[in-house]
Amino acid sequence: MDYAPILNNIAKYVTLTEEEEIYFTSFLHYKKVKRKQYLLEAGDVNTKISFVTNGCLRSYAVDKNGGEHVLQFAPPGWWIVDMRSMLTHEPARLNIDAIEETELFYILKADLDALQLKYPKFERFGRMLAENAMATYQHRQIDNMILNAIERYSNFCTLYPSLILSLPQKQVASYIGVTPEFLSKMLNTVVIK
Amino acid sequence: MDYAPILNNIAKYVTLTEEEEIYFTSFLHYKKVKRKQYLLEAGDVNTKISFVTNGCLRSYAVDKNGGEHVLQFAPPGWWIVDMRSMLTHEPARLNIDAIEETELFYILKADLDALQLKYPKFERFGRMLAENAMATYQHRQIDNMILNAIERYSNFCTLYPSLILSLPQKQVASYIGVTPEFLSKMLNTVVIK
DNA sequence: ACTAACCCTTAATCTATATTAACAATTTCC
DNA sequence: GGAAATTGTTAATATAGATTAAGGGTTAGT
Repeated sequence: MDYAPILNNIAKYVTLTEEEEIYFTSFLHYKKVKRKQYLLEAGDVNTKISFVTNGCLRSYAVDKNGGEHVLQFAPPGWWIVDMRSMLTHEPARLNIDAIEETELFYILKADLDALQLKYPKFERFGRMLAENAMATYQHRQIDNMILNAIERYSNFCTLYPSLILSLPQKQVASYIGVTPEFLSKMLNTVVIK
Repeated sequence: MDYAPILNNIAKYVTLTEEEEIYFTSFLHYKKVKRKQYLLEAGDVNTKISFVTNGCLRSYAVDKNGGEHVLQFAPPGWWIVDMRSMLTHEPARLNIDAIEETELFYILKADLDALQLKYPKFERFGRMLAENAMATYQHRQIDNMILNAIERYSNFCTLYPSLILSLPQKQVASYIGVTPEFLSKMLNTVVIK
């Protein structure tokens, strides 16, 4: 099994000893999910955190009319989780599924807890990962408060340059918070044809 | 100086030894800010994280027309920071000011770094604090994606029960993302008069 | 290679919320 | 205690983006 992608991700934050690497990888589960297959369904408890090595996942919530609203895409190198559900064991509000065939590693919350108690370096890693995620969500919220749809689209292109080409436009629309019809209109009006 | 409020907050997550408590409190700075006085101005680098013991702070961003949009209120027991600015030393996008006369403790990021290297228990505390904040922002984002203005107002009342009474309505409107005029209309239409 | 499912576009109509303006009520602070 | 600033209300008008509907194009799985 090739653990390099996930170990490289961790190496951005902390430097593991060989012992720590071995212990950590012993907790990793490898999984392959097919297009449209669920990794988490709203209502279930989120018991693991996943790291994508290939393909792409998405997390989304469903409104009372059944409309899907994408919270996050996870292309290779991204982590994905319903954090509140994992922390409190409440039912998840998020669904996580695969946009295309996807490979990932996951680690169970219970194993992660053990890992962090044994090696404080994983507390440090977890702190940094959560701090970065918090900073990202803070600024996403600011963007949503002060930017219009065109500006949010432009932000999206900067954040996920690889996805803009491969993703159906309706998924992008869902992420930036407009209907597919409105995004289509925007893209065919703003640019000089 | 009465450190009880901030020590009680930390005790929710980790149990400090007397040595750790003394070391930690030696890094704390006490500050009193008057109504409308800034703790952080957008454009400056956020170098500290603050914990409110009395009064109330708010963080907000300003749009291109000069409109203010509240990201967070911090009544007693809450932490407040522009996390990205603190992590990367980029200029802050958030302003933080006092809604009323407010007392707080702050700790400099540089001191916090030293503290966490010396005592892993503060890594653990920092991880849990950041994970909770991330969970909160994830669910705030979900709320904003799937709820309408009335439902967001109702959420606000649950989240900040003490503030609904003391805060000017226009601040509430700014937090939930509507104009003061619209909130006024909502409140005088929805309820049977 | 075929078929069903999915995706994109256009256009007409609709709606939640914004904007502007004017005035009354309340709060702050000198 | 009173002037100045801030806050809340109402109503008319405006707008960003939603909804609905329909046709044509593209993709995926058999």
